Formats: sequence, structure tokens, C-alpha cells
Amino acid sequence: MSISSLIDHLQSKVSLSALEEEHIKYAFEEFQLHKKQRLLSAGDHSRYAYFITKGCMRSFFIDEKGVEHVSQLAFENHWISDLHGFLTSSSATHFIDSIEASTILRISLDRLEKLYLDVPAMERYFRQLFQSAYVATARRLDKSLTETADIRYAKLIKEQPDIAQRVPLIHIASYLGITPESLSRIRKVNR
Amino acid sequence: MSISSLIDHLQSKVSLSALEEEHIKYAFEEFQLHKKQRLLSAGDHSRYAYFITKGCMRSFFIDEKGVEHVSQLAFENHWISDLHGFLTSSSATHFIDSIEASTILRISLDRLEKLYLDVPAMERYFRQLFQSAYVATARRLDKSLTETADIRYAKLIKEQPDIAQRVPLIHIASYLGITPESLSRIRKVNR
DNA sequence: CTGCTTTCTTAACATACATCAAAAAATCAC
DNA sequence: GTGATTTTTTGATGTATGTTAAGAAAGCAG
Repeated sequence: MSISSLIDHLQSKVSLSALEEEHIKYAFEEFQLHKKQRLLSAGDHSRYAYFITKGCMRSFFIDEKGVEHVSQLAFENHWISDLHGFLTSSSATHFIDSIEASTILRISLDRLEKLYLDVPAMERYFRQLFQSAYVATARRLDKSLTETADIRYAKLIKEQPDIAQRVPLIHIASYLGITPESLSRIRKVNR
Repeated sequence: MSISSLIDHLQSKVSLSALEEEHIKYAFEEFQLHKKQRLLSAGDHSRYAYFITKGCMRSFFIDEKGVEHVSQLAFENHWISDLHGFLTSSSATHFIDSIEASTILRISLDRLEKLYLDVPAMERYFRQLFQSAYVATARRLDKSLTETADIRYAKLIKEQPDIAQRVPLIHIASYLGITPESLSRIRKVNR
């Protein structure tokens, strides 16, 4: 069962009693996605946060010119969601698509808030998760304003070598904030 | 007393008993900074998180070429710190300077962790704070990779008109990831 | 396997912003 | 208030990356 991946992941960060595990298991629903399937569209009511137990997902938005911009790339044991919409129970600004066939666990905001009360360690887990996510994003922002694209690409691949294998160039380029043509040129030079 | 600004701010987000307020008051130390004073240098042990009750601060790092890059601009009722260093009890990557004369409350990691246990609402407060900070930073990142500097400047000033009054152009430019010369030209066009 | 679609590469040219330099304006220290 | 320092402005020129276009390569459906 895919839920045990989530339990293992949570146990690696905070400790949980058997009863607490039951509360958690009860709060999530599991489902499958095949490759390149849409999970959420901008404008949809953003009801759920998603935990990936297998596969690879991306979130992106579409600008006024109709161009896609990838905001997140996420693999196993990571969360993906339209957080702003989810946390404020409003509509999504971002799309979420699978890149590979994936197994997902989802939780609604109601259930998550209930879980914070039943399982205080979950509040701790999410405080730490958001802390780390904030620090990581702040660093990514520092770099995006400071370093040239070729350096950002080199560091990304060094930190997450998976990405080069599992994510098409077109999405990596978008994640780095450059065009596929530019990334293709960057790759050529480093070859 | 400046600590009451913090208590008011916390009460606006979570509810606190009189006893809990006492725990909080006990955990913080207050001090003053004059204009353009250094609070933390890169390489220092990053011992504290700082809450601004009055004034204006910036955090920045210095790249290999010796150029400053502003990461955060913060006013009253906001936090500023070298979060990575603070949370991992390691050394700071960023500098923190006052822009205006400021009144600051500081808390050490030890005391904060104790506070999480004595005052569970603080864990909730920080979970929500990091949640919001993460969402805001993720949006800023989306924009920095997508929009041109003149649009980012226009939106920044629209969202935080204070900044144009209280922060020198040189630091706003850096915060936007452009040179002062470029921001000066952007301002000229919109005049 | 075969045609169709998507992804990747390459090239010529365009543009946003950086760099360098220097002067004007504002702020600060005494 | 006066000179020194910092900040802002302006101009000339350079560079990283975007845009447009088109073909090559890879992946996919039947």
C-alpha cells in the first residue's frame, strides 16, 4: 500500500504513535495517474494537497501570452499542490500535470486541519516542511536573480541528477526561466 | 514597551492566554539600532531570529565579485533573519543591516524551541508564517523568471508603496535583481 | 512498422539589461 | 555651512538570452 510510503516519510521527520498513524491513514485517498495526465487546472477549486509516492509531477502557470512556466518539479516523497488556492480555499492559479505515470495520495484542507488537532506532530511536520520549503525557495530566488542560466543549470543537475534523466528539456528550461533553445545551447557547450 | 507590538501581532493571528503571553515576553530581548547599522554578518554564528517593532531592515549576500544582492526588505511587524543559519545553528550566509533607526526583538533557537512546547499556538503561528512566506516567495520567484524588470518594479511599488519612500533606489534595484542604473532608467520612463 | 506528434537542435537576428564612465544631486560628518 | 561621501542620473557600448524559423531526432498510436 502506497500510504505506507507516506507513513515512513513522516516517521523519518517526527514520531507517531500507532493510533496517530491510523488517523493519518484515514485522512488520505490514493489514486493513479498515467503519463502526462492533468491533475488540476488553473481556475479549478484547489481542494487538495498531493503527496507523490511514485512518479514525477510538475506545476506550472500560463502567462498572458499563453506561455507555460514551470514552478515546481516534484518526485517521490514530495508534495505538490497549488498551495495558495489550497490554503485559502480559493481557485488555483497553477496547473498540475504528471510527467511520468504516478501514484498520488491526496488530502483535503478540512481533513488536514482536523489532522492538526488529532495529531499534533503533523503541525510540527508541516511547520518544518514549510520552513525548509521557504528556505529552499528563497535560495532559488537569490540564485535566479544573481547567476547566469548556465550556472543555474549546472547546479540544478548537480543537486538533483534525477532531473536530467526524468524530466524533458523543455520543462527543465521552463523551470530555470529560460527557453528550450537557450538550454539546448547551454547543453551543447558542456558537451 | 516594544514587546506589546509583538504580542498584538501574535494575537491577531492566534489566541494566547495571559500565561502564554508571559512565556513569550520572557523569551525575547529588545534592543535598538541606529540607521545603517550592521546586525549580522555572513560567517557569524546565526543565533537569533529578529522581529522588527519599528524601522526598516534589509538582508543581503555578497557574491564572488563582491557585489551585494538584497534578499529581503522588512518593515514593522515582520521578521528578518538568516533563516538557514538560524534553523540549523550554523553560520550566516547573509548580512543584516538596518536601513532606518529600528527597534528589534530577538529570540534564540533554544528559547524558540522551548516556546513551541510551552505555547503550542506558537507552533501554529510559525507554521502559518512559513506557509505564507513560502507562498509569497514562490510567487516572487515565478515573477522574477517571467516578468521584465519594469513590470516587477511597478507591481512592487503598487503592493508596498512604503518601499519607494523608505528604501533607497540602490537597495530596491538590488532586491529586484537589477542594477541601480537600470532602475533609474525605469523610473525615468514612468515620469 | 509507419505516419504523426512532440521534443530537441541549430542559426540569424532582436532586445532587455549589464557594464563602464562620469557628472549631478542628495546626504552626512564635523 | 562646508567638504566628503553616497546615491542617483545619464550616455555609450557589450552580452546573455529571447524570438523566429526550420529541420532532425525521438516518442507514440494504431
